[in-house]
Amino acid sequence: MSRQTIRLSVDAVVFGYEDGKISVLLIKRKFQPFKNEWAIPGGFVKNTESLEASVERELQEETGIKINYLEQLYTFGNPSRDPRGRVVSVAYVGLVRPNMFKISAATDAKQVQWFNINDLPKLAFDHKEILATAVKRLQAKITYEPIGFELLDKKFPFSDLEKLYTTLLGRSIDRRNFRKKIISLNVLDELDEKVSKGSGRPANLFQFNKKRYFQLKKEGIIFEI
Amino acid sequence: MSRQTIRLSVDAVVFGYEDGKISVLLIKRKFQPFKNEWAIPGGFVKNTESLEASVERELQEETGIKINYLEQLYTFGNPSRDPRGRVVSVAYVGLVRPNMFKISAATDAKQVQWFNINDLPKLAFDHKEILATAVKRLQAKITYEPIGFELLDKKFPFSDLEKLYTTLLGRSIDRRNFRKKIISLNVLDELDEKVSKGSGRPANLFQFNKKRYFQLKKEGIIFEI
DNA sequence: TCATTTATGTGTAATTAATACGCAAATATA
DNA sequence: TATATTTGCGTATTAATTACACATAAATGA
Repeated sequence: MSRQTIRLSVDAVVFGYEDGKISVLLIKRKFQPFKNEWAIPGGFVKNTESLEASVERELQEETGIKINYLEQLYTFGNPSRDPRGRVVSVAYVGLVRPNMFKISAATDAKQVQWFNINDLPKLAFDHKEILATAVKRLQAKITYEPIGFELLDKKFPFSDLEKLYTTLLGRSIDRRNFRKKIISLNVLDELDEKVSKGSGRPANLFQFNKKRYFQLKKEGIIFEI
Repeated sequence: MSRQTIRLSVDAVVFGYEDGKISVLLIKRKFQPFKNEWAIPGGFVKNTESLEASVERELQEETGIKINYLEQLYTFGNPSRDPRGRVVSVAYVGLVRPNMFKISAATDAKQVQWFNINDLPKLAFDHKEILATAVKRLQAKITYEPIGFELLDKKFPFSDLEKLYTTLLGRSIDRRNFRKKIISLNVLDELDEKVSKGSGRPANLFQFNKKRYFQLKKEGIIFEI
C-alpha cells in the first residue's frame, strides 16, 4: 500500500448576530489557490493539537477572534475539493456575542469581514457548500438546543431573543406565545434591570441560566421550541 | 512548519435489527495494537477515494457486508486516540436489513460478529465512545427521519416497525396511537399481501414509499414521531 | 405639558395534537 | 371446537399550540 498523502484541515463557520441580521466571518485569501477570494477561516491541523484547539488557533491567527461556542459540523472529504491535492476538512460552527462581533468588525477590515448570510460573495474551495450546511445546522439547532443565547449579550431583553428567532427561522412569531413558551422552559432568569433603547417602554433584562439548563437536561427535560 | 504526519481513517458502526434486538457488527483485530480485541470495522482512507467509498471498501474487505444506508456520524480527532500516532477517524453509521444481517452472521464467525448493543465486549481504541455516539444518533434520528425502515425488510408488518421503535426508544408504545401517527405521515403503502408468523391473525404488509417521502420533504412536511 | 408615537407586557378562548383505553377478527394450537 | 395469540380499529380525555387585543412606560414633538 502506498503511503497516505492526505492532509487534514479545519474550517470554522463563525456566526454573529445583530439587529435582525445574521453574519458570517470570512477572510480574504492571501495565497494561491483562490488568492484574493473570500473563504471561511481555517487551516491545517498540527500533529499534536486537538481539532478544537486547531480551530481556535486558526481563528486567532487569521481573524483575532475568540468564539463563544464551538461545535463540529461535518467533515468534507471530496477528493477534488482542493486543487492542491487531497485535503480533508473538518468543519466547525462557531458563535460569537455582539461585543466580539463589533470589536472584530473594526480591525483588519480589508482581510477579515463580516457578511450578511443573505448577501455572500463568491467563496473559495467548497466553502459555499460548507457554509450552507452550517446555516442549516444553526437554523435547525436553535429549535432543540439553547444555542441562540450564545449569539446575544449575556443580559438581553426578550425582544432581542424574539427577533433572533424570527430572523433565523425566517417567519414571524407571536410575541405572547413565544414568551410563554420560552418562560415555560425554565432556563431564563428575569433580572431587576431594565434597558431602554430609544423610545418605547423599557424592557426587562433576562439571562440564560446554563446551570439550570444542564440540570434539567440531566433530568431528561428537553429544550424544544 | 513541520510536515503534517496525521493519518486519516474511517470507521463504521453498522447496526442490524431482528426480533427486538439491535446488534452492531464488530471485527476481531488481527494485528497490533489491540490484537485480538474487538473493534469497529474501518481503516485508512486511500488518497483518491471519497470517505464514503472508503467506508464501503473497508466493510467489504473486513466483513463482506454491503450496507443499505450510510451517514457520517462524527470525526474523532483526540491526539492520543491511537497508540501508533496521530490518526483522525471519520466515523459513519451504517444500517443493514435483516437478510444481510442473517447472511453475514453465518460467515467468518470467528473474526466478524454481531453483538447486541446491550452486551458489548471491551473495545479497541476509543471505539466505545464512537459506538455510544452512534447509538445516541440512531435513537435520536429515528424520531425525525425515516431511517428505521432501513433496518427492516422492504415489506414488513406493522408490528415489526412498532417493535423496532419500542426497542430503540426503550419504552412501550401504544399500538393504536403509533399506527395512527405513522399512517398520518403518509409514507407507507399498504400492500395486498399478508404474512403469518406462528399463531395469531395474519398481518398486512407495508412498504416505505421513499419517493413520496422525498416529495413531502420537499414540500416542507416533516417526518416526526 | 400634553398629545402622539413607539416598544414592552400580559390573559383567555379556540383549535389541534397527544394520550388513554377495550373489544372484535383471523389464524394456530391443544 | 375451545383456547391462546396476534392483528386491527374508534372514541373520549387531556395537553399543547395557536389566535388574538389592549394597557403600560417611556421618548418625541407640537
